[in-house]
Amino acid sequence: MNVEFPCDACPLRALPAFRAFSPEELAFMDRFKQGELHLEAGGAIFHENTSSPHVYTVVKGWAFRYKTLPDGRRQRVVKDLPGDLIGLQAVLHAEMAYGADSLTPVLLCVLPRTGFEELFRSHPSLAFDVTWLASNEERLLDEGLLSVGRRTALERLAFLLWNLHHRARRAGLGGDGPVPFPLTQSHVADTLGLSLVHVNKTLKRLRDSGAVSWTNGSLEVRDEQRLMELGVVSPPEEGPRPFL
Amino acid sequence: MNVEFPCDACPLRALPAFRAFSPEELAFMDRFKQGELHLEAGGAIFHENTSSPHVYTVVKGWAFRYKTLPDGRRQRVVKDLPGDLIGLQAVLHAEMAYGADSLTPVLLCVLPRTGFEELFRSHPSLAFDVTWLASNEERLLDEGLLSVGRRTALERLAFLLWNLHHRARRAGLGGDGPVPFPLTQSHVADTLGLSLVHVNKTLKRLRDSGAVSWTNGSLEVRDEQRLMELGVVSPPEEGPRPFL
DNA sequence: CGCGATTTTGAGAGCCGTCAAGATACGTGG
DNA sequence: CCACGTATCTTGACGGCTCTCAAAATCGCG
Repeated sequence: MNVEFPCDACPLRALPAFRAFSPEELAFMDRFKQGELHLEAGGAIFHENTSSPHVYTVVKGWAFRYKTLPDGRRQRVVKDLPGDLIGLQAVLHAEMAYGADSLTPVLLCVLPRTGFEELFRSHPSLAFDVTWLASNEERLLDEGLLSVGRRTALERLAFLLWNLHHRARRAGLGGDGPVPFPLTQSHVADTLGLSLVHVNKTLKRLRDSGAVSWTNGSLEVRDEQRLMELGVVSPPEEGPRPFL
Repeated sequence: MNVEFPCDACPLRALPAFRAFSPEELAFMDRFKQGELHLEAGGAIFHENTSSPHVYTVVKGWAFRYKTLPDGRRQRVVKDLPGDLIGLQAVLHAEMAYGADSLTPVLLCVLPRTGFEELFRSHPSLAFDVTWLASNEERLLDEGLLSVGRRTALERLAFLLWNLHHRARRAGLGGDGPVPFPLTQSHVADTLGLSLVHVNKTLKRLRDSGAVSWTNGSLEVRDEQRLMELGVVSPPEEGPRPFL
């Protein structure tokens, strides 16, 4: 296939956070993979309430899923980082109930939605991985609901920053130093169910606490203990995870 | 097996909302099924942050998943009705990040978590169903996040009542008349991210609008059009769905 | 240097939370 | 059948967190 990254050269393979494939699985995925999609920052990946012939694995960059109400109110739902699968709903339902767009330039691995039946038939272990990814996203959504429903603005913000920092690290970004953090405060507001103005004021309080510093699109955690307390974070499961 | 409902007598099979099994699938599920669990109303099904050897399909009754913060704030996450699968996370992760309890007396179909590997190996079509269920729950969570993040109290309440009414109908409850509705206002508050008092006051406004009547544990939709407008509901996908 | 996007800050309003108390419903025991 | 206790529902008063409106400051970039 004429792609920049055949699966055995996939940059995600190298990361310890992801489970290793058997040679046979790797060969299958190489056939399954249909192409690559490069997008600019701020581009649409899916529109809301449409169907898509493709499912994507994020290889590089940051993307965001969202839902909107008819009058334009927007709620961002899940942040997708390298290794995450976008658009699984397209395989199982006629339409996708969410949209997605890119925050940074992204590289997406293109998988045909029609190929999943064969994947399930011939590779149970990969089917299991698909289900793992779906279940993991459910877990993120549970946390998001808990945040928006019950945490205060300061807690929400602390939780979000900690969580994204943690996930970005696992996805191989940033080494030990600050992590690249391409969100605007408006994105954060859409994620937390807050207004832009209030995010800004809350962020000021959080900065004054000395737990984090977030400037110029990069995020540094100065006092992780304190940040976790402020965000009422419960430590997550570690260990390798799958991706497609 | 010594159970009240072998799979071919499962009361859910009779409902048009669920997809039919092949005889072979049915035979497999009959072997897979490990037993039945009857619980009183208000009983715990799972505790938060524990592991479970079982996964359950709700056959009769209503159950609720929830998450809590250390200081006791609680957010209810997904309502589980007949046909829904509870505890899939137990198959894929070491611990479940949510708890679940029953609202009414429930009958649960018990599936061993260790059996899912074989299910994926021998029955790709059922594995697909498992993934469908996971993806469907993600869809419910997306809607929940949109509600709690962006809808006003009145909109949230209208949306919730419409949604539960719709799902209860599909699960075969209530015929054309009022639907049994075993929630307390406190449950609703925990679901919507509101306080009990505010739910009560909002409910009064909603009742005054004439769209719904909710008394004595039963819910009647008087003006569906109006209720959908108030809740900013987008019509859902119809058609048969799977269950295990 | 100038323009748009983003961030910051202030003022005022309103939705919703907390506190408190009473009313109603329901199951239990006398 | 009535008394009583508990759970649930209802209502009012008050306060605060967060929203909206508005405008200025800063940043990124051509």
